[in-house]
Amino acid sequence: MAPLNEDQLENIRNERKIQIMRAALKVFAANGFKLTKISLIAKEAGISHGLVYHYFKSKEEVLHESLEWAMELNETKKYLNELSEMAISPLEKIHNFTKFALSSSKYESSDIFRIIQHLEHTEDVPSHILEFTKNVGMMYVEFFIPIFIEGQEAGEIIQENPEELVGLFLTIISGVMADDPDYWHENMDHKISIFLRMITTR
Amino acid sequence: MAPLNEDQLENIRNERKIQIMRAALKVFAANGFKLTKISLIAKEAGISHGLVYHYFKSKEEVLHESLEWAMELNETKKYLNELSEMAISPLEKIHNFTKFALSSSKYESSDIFRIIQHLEHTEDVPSHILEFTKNVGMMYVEFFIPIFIEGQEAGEIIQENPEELVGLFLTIISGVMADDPDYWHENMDHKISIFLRMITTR
Amino acid sequence: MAPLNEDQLENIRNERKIQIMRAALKVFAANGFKLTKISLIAKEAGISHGLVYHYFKSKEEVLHESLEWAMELNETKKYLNELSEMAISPLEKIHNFTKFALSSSKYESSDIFRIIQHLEHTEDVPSHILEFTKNVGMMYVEFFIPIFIEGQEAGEIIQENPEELVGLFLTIISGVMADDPDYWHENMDHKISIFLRMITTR
Amino acid sequence: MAPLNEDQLENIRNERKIQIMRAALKVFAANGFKLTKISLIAKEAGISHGLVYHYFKSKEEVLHESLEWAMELNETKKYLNELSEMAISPLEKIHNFTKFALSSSKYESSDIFRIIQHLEHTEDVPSHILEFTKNVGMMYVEFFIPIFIEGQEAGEIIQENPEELVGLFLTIISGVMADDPDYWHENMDHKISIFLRMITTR
DNA sequence: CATGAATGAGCCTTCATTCAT
DNA sequence: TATGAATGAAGGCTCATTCAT
Repeated sequence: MAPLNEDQLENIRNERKIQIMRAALKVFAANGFKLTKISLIAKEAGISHGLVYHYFKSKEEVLHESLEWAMELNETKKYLNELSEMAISPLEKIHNFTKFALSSSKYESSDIFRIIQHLEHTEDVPSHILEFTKNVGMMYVEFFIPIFIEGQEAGEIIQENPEELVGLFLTIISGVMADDPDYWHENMDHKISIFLRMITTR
Repeated sequence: MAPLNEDQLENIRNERKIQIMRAALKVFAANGFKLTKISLIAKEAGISHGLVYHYFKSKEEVLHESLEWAMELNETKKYLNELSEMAISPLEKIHNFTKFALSSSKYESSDIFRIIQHLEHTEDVPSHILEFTKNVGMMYVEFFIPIFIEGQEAGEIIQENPEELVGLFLTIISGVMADDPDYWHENMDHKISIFLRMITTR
Repeated sequence: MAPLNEDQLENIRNERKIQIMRAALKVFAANGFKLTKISLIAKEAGISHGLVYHYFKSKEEVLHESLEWAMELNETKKYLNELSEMAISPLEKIHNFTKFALSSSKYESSDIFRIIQHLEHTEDVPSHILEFTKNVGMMYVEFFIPIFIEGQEAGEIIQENPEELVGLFLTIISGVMADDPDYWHENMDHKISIFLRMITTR
Repeated sequence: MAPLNEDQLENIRNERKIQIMRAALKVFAANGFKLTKISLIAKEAGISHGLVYHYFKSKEEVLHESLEWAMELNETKKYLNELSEMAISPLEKIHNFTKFALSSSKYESSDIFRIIQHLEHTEDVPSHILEFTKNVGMMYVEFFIPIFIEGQEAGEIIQENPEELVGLFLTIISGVMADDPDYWHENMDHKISIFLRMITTR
């Protein structure tokens, strides 16, 4: 019989890669890079460990490609774009984002967050991955600074150095996300409101 | 030379254990349980890795005993006691504590925090250690609830469910501690002030 | 289009096998058995690695059949036949052969040589392959003994036990072939002449 | 009880390293670098595979250090020195050397030869090892050129470019050593005499 | 008590081989 | 017949743990 045609193969390849990357993001997020066993990713993806190496040439590359895929595809980016165009106040945007960030695992987004957390506390991260993490961090900072400024102009946000404020905000968010995402699920809006009091005028 | 008497031997033994545990706390805090190599603890303690096994029967026991020792000895407990008797307002106490928590490694205290963070995100933690972590968490909660209530009575702290407030406060603190302790060093008081706005009245 | 008839199919099948075997000989010669990857043979043959297993049931069989094919087909045998009928002196025949042996890869012949070299230094070679190598060796010995005797009778070759002489000659040739075929390309005739002084009368 | 004193430890370490390197030379010589399993070296040395990594940080380093040790210690070097001072004719020196080279495994020397043979036919040899092999080859060339010239002046050796002659001689020797050292054991002197006819005058 | 030599389980990675299409 | 996806055995290397000295 004739072999599969190219489209079919391409499809399978992509399916599999995505399947693996999805699993990888989950497992990396839970365990960090070093403690993540390829065998676990494979199990999570429902395949043999050998197959992982059919699609990626090393554990490191699984990580890298998974991160890139997740960012590209990225729900977060899309979300940020949508968010910036919503007709709501800056503070509401911030609230909305916080909620998004803390409602883990709905999308891969929070996995990325957690993975980057891990990486930032890890030695010997390969430079191309390190760079990746920096870029992601930068993206958030750059996204929020104008919003914070706007919020300050609108009188919603306290008059402190906006960069410092954004830094503080994101530091705490990311610390908290890496920590216990479950904690937030209950009563989320209320908790977030309290949390955001730290930057609001009243 | 006369042989050492039993007390002296006991002392040496204890010195050594403490030496090891101190090192262990530091290294566990930095790397988590699994990624911590016995050899690193030994190096940090300035002894050979074999010796660790004279004092502890496994890596797990090193962790467990180190945690217990740290809590017993505990700077944190002492510190909390002192804190509760200081003649300062509840809010100032909270500020003071936050500062203490974030000024890492001055005491073993923050190591404990970070270790517990790690453990809480780890699977297969042996039950006796898990229990330990719960107790520590509880201790903080119980310590802070009265202070928060006092603060509410004094009008310094917002009128929300004190347990919820304490929970939120500690969750964030611990998330942030596990994240990037260095971030806070600069301009610490100012950052903490902003952070605490989330619970203060205006 | 009409389907291919059986002969044609058979032909295609044979073409493919030959294509693979030719590639296999080359790659085996370059790397030895164990270090030769099926994927490399496939790439060299311009086919997928899976296809190799349609024609051969294992790597070992690829080796075996390739060797047999090469011997059957055999350029070497043909060459030896031609050689024996050339109207040149025994010594010239030997010179000619040496040249043939050292001018690698023109024919598959030198590949066989090199492969057999490899095999002789390898443990756990399956007996049917081992036997094969012995036969090949034997063939050469039997071919050259009469020529050496003739050379002795003609006074061109020194009066030593011809079997010993042939053994020495072939041992060195094969050692040298396995070693560095490139070395000989430059100035080949001259080098060979010197080399052959070892058996010539003057 | 007190731990071993430094000398004792140093001794054990050295013993073991030598034990491993000796085994390594043997196994590398037999199989080449890639096909040599650390576990085989360990077995040959009568130790566990893990221990190898106590003394060397990688397979590559086992090879490198083993080669360096063998050259340093080196029987060959010593032998060459002695040889150059013997009161025998240049040709006799060459004969003597050939004999030495082919009486394998008496010393590690022939292992080195064989290993270097392997390496020269291998891709991706790390540069520091490659350099090593070059140096060794150079050593022989430089040692023999004056002897060949002397032999030519004494009328024992044919008047050909000495470098070419030495090159040919060493190429064949090394090819042959790598090939079948056993072949030569029987009747060695006689075989060597014939072989050397290739460079001798009549 | 103290050292570090020694062991072996376990993880990453490669590659022969099988199999669905 | 042809492809390449999929599997799993095996080998390099690390590290917790044991043990002789």
